[in-house]
Amino acid sequence: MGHSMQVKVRANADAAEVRIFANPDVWLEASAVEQLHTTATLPHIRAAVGLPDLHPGRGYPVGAAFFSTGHFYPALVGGDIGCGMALWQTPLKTHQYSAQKLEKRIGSQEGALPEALQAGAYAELNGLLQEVSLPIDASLLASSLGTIGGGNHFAEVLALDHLYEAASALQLSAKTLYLLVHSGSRGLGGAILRAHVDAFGHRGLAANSPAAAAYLQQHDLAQQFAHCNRHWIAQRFLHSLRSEGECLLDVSHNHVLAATYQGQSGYLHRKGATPSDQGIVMVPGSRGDYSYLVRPVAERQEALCSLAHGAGRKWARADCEGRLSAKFHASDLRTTRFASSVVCNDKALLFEEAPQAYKKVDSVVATLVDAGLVELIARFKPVLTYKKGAPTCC
DNA sequence: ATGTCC
Repeated sequence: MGHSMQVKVRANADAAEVRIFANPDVWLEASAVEQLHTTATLPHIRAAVGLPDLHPGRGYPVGAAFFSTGHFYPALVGGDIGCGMALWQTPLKTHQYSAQKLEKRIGSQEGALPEALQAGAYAELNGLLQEVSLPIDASLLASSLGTIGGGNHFAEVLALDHLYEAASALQLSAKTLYLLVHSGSRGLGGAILRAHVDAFGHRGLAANSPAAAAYLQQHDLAQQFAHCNRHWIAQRFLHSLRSEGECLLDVSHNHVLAATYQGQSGYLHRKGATPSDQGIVMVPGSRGDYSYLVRPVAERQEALCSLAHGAGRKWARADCEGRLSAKFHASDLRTTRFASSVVCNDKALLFEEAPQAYKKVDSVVATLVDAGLVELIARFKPVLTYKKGAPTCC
């Protein structure tokens, strides 16, 4: 693994610290670095960290964490409040399931949950919805519960490929399949952000204002809904495989929360940044790359207690089809170098999410290891990546 | 990211 380079690029005029973690092998877009610095100059921001998956976003970079005092920025969290990764262990024997068999069993996982799961799912949703007023119709929440969504969201069946020394404390089976779910709060987080931006724009909210309290209440509900969504996505996949599973982790990478940094109390924003203080986490590569289960080493404040949330995009979505269509037909993108299957009925998404559009996960994970942020537990390879099935209606 | 913006 390459030599680590931790770049402390510069301090801004108002003394916000800016740090980027990236070794020389990591693809790093100049525009992403610029976004990180620009965001760091916002009033009240005290520290900004770019993780090795740093890439440009809509105004604010993704793969970054920001600490502020006195005020916080809902716009910095973005629309997919609570988006995160959940990893499940299944009892299914890897050698008994080809990608083709999995694809046949899983079929389409769009639309309403299977009837067998609905009562439990809707009871949980109703429990969440008490007493918080939301800028969205509750019926939409019910219909989106248990759905993956688009963009970079997925559900993936993985096989354990390698165990590292740090695995010894965990009871990981090398012979069974795992299920990784990456999804968020669907329409809810977006509606919360939209309502907030309509009222307040992109400026920060004073920490003790009524508007801040109202936003945080909705934000916390979106976090719970996103968690609940990943749970029921996992349940519906396991149900289709006539199986069950044990949740090993469920960690959000888009949120803002009260925190302290260098003895100051304030707010920690994570925008595509995985917490390093919530136990073991998964750093997924693209659908054509490995994913790593890692243990955060210790509380590392200079990284704002954050890690890369994945490989990170290398190419903008709009560029992918143009770059790849001369060389690859859409059907070529339905299998990977691991001979894993890709279920995706959306042609544009098939190109946008191609492995070539992502950074090499080894460069990202090597940076985290070399910077002393994590130790490796296990490496997984994809067997089937589910992006989007056939439409359920029309 | 998005019951996706016209």
